[in-house]
Amino acid sequence: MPRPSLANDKRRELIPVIARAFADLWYRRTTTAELAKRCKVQENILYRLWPDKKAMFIATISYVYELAERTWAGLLDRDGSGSSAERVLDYESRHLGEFGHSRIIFAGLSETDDPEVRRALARMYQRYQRFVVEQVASHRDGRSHGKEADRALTAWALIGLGTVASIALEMKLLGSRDRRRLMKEMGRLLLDGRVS
Amino acid sequence: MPRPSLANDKRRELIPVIARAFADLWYRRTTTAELAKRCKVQENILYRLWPDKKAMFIATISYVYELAERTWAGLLDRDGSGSSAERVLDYESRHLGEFGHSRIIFAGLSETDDPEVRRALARMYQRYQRFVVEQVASHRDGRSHGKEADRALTAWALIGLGTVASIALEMKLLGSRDRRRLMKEMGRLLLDGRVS
DNA sequence: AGGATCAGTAAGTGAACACTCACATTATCC
DNA sequence: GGATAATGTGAGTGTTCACTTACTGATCCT
Repeated sequence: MPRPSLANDKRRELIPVIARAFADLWYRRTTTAELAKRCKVQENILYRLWPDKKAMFIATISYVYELAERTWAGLLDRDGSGSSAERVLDYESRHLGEFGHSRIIFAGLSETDDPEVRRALARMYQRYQRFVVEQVASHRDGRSHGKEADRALTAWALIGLGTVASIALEMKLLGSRDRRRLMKEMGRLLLDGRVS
Repeated sequence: MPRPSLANDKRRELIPVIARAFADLWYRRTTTAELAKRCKVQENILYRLWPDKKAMFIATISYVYELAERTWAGLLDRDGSGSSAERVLDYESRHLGEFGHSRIIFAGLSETDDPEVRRALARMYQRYQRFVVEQVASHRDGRSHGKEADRALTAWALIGLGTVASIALEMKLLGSRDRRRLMKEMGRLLLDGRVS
């Protein structure tokens, strides 16, 4: 019998390093040589763990999303002031882009011609939107409302808010103070959304 | 004396073709060979008009934004129902992404390491935001309001709305009906934004 | 007409980079 | 201990692609 494969452990060990590289260098400038260097292994070892660069990237997409979801779950468990939606919003307004989450997504967006990348991104967005819908629902629950804005649409709008905040951050168009106000004030407006 | 250069005319003539290519193929897959083919010229002619591929891309960023602004200006001149902001919003809800505007911007986003590309994109976003601020202001003008939401933030949120709608379109996550509702309903909510 | 530069053609060139091959070494289980 | 397959090393390789060079022909000005 041969020695048992540790490939899964190795993948788990390397993916954060790979994610960091994609976040730092986007897709094009993240060469496989650079990945190998950062992982402190030879290139062909990466190719034993994933079939190609694209697969490494797709693995990264799942990784960063799950990382974010775990973080949010942590916030929801803990007690705190405001609805859980408000807590997530507040958290995001302060930590937005800390890990490079959005950089990876933007990098992915310009690879959407590739059907696999597109599928991976679409799946991620779907989960993301569903998560936000739940937050919107639980936030509005119990509050009296006339006619509330559609929850699915509200969720998309909130995601858009985070997206534009990331872009403005990336472009240095908003200082951290304004970025935070953007998330909080506009987020509140959308969360409480009442249609006339 | 030599013959006068027609380079400027040529640039103006080719840039829409180049923009189309970047919108179709993003940045990476838009090879200079492909650009030459679509423009029906040899590669080195492109290099006589622009110093490098990056410059061609930067030129398309300005081009697509100015195209959009001209379109909106046309809407504002014409009479129609609703405030001018509502008309722009309505127009965008129906024509979003028609030209590939957002694809070019997303392509640019993943080239933001390059200082020139970043500057070009940042300039574009600034003009865009200022334009939207004006629309918000003129929309709210004359309407009675308690405390209105900050106009600059509202403008950013509206831009985010358009962005997420483009992404959802790109990913085929929203049908055209929902996309339109997203823009109209959430757009209205933000435009009318009242903070408590 | 003639000089000067612009416009166009065709064939490269050099570098970057995703991906691979051949081979040595190590660990695991019988 | 030895069979087996994992892990590691290092040097390719073939292709793609941004960008260039060398040249011919067209057009404008004095």
